[in-house]
Amino acid sequence: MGITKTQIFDKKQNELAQFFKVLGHPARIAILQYISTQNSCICNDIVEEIGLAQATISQHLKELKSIGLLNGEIEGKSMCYCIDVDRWNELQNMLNSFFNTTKNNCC
Amino acid sequence: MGITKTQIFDKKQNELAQFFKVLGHPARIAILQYISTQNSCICNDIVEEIGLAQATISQHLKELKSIGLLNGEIEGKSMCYCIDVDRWNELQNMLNSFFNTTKNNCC
DNA sequence: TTTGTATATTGCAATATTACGATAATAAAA
DNA sequence: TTTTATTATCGTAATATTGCAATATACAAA
Repeated sequence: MGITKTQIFDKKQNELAQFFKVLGHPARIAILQYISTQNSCICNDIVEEIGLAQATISQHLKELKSIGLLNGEIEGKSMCYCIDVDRWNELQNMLNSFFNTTKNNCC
Repeated sequence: MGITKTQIFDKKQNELAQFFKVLGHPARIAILQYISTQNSCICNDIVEEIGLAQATISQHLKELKSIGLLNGEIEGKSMCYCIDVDRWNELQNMLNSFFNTTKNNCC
């Protein structure tokens, strides 16, 4: 039906999946990589770098913000987007924890 | 337009995003976790454990296979699905490499 | 061969996602 | 104040995803 049955999974599973899902788009990967190479992080620079419409980039930024990976600060008439390093490390740990506790094989 | 503009991103970015995307569904997280706790990995057991229709589980298994995370072997009249540990580690490394090279902050 | 069991595939309906133009909102500059 | 620049939001179209019933396939057992 196009709707994910989140209710049959536990909170951790849904959270982890949501996190993976947000990272599951090349534009969002590219945005994060670009921000990490810049000193300024100005939104408009991102739009020009990535090559998608401004409205589209704005939506992708919103999704990255939704999992706490980006912070946006007003800087004059622009927005300065930065990676939240604490959250970044937290998510990396969550993810490694998933990989480390799940890798057991059976055959 | 609902269609991702993969052509404006490089191969690595698309690959990484695709990998994240496949993990971005709670059913697929749950399937991987369940398999890792079992000695048998029989497909039908997965269907009963997760609580989605057999056709739906079959599709999720197909996606997990598409990124090499699962191997399926015929075992009598059943299928035995197992995590491919080498691929599993490879993906964990790719992912950590992304996290480690992108975490730089600017503000 | 027929029956039963297990899994994959097909077809479809409902919903989600992606993308963008248009427009609104905000704030600096003229 | 008016203009300009920057970003967010709305509305909409196209496509993708999720989920399931029905069916197909494969194979073992009777």
